[in-house]
Amino acid sequence: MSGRARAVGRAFFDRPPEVVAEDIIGCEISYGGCGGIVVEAEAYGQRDPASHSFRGETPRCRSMFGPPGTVYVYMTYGIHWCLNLVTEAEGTGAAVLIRAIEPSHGLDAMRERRGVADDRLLCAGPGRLTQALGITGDLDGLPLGDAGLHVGRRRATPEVARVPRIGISQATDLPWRMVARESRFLSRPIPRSIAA
DNA sequence: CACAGGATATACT
DNA sequence: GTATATCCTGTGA
Repeated sequence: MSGRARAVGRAFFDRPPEVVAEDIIGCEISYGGCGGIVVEAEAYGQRDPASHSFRGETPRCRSMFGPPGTVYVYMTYGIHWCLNLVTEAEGTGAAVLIRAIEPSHGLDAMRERRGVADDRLLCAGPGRLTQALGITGDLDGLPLGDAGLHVGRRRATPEVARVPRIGISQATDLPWRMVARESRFLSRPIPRSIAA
């Protein structure tokens, strides 16, 4: 790599989740010497039935209501950690779920934690990505920087497709899953009906 | 390729 | 008790 990109500005997260989700595609995210380029992210809003924040604050989603740039890490299906970054404004309950990154550095450590042969499966999914980076609920509620997370500015503008989100049954019509069109590191391919 | 099932925390009925 | 912002493994077409 040609060095770490300068971090995104403080105002980067002070925007609606669907805007941040689109703009974070192509940014490099790093943690503990490992990381990669974000190729897939989903937006979750307060008035969004699919969002944990929809029915208000609970112990699990408390950090979703923190200031933009707060880390929200929750456990799903009792097994996997999922990494989110709070957006928009404090108290709004909006966040972006990081669903997949294209590994760019720290490959050996990530391979060791994941134990898979194919590098394309290292970080292709929200649970896989946190396992690869070694991210757990310890980071929940911390400001991005205090958590040791780094989000670098884009070095190039990727072509982004907006498609329906994955694994939800509410608000399935909202195209709030953002994916890098040309990426081979997505958790799931772009739906054929949208590939156009 | 398409399922089915298991692991099992958290929230809701 | 049931569903979920998931992943892995096994079975069968």
